[in-house]
Amino acid sequence: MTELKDLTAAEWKIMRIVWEERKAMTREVYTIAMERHGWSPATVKTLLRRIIDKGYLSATKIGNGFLYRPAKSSIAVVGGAVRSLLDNAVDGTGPVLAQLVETTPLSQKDLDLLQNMIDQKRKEQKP
Amino acid sequence: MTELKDLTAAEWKIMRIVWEERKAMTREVYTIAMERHGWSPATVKTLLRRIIDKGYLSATKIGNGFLYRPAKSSIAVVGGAVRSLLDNAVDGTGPVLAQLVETTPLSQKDLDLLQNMIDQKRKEQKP
DNA sequence: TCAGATCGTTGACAAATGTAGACGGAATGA
DNA sequence: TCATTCCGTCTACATTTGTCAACGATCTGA
Repeated sequence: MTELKDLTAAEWKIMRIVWEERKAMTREVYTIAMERHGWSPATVKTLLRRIIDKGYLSATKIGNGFLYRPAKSSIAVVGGAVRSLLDNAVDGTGPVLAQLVETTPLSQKDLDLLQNMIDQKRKEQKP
Repeated sequence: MTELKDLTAAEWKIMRIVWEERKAMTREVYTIAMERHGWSPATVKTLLRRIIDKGYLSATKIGNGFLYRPAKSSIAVVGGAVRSLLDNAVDGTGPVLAQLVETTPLSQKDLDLLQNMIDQKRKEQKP
């Protein structure tokens, strides 16, 4: 588990695009980033390079340019980032998690998923 | 809801100290920050000032210096920060939340709390 | 084969962040 | 009352981040 440098705000926005697209050439990324954030192609290219350096994207040469893919799933990366934020929750992680569940719109399926996790943790804890 | 600028990594560390202490004079903060991060008093003073400017701390003059207090609870601030991170979770917030619950050590009480939230949300959703 | 469109790389620069010294004023113990 | 200590403010400066233009290499349609 190589030590990953944190993503910056702008880099997150780019990552989100690549996660959504699952894989994308520079052009695709900057077209979307243009609409979504008004960034110039040059800006996007710089961000892509920096993200590559940080190891969150991998690139494969295809013809002229590169095809980018996420090097890690969004769940893993977001989860990790959230986890380190949670360390700042002085009153404990539980309350924050609860508050999050409370204020997040969740589908039936999501609720079931959560329910399962909780049941499971109870079992681990009991005996 | 005034638009709060985000805290930076170093600022989070200071906030954490004040949240833990509930209220603290500059001296207390930088003593702890010294042990914990090796920061000089000057550094801490700068950070405190910047955090005040951002509105996450309030200060009351006491004798020579200031008494700092959190302007917002850690739950609220951490919760808010987590929420905006979650927007990057392309596969939906539910899975990330579930993965968090799964991998976080939670007390019996925490689990009950979570359970309540879930039950409540189910009720809201059903009818 | 050649002109135009694209690409990646390099260089740049302002703003934000991390880190801290120095200084003048206030508190305090002798 | 005076020296010491501590405080807040000001200033500084290196690094990181946000933004982008320009340039030479490369692809592609005619």
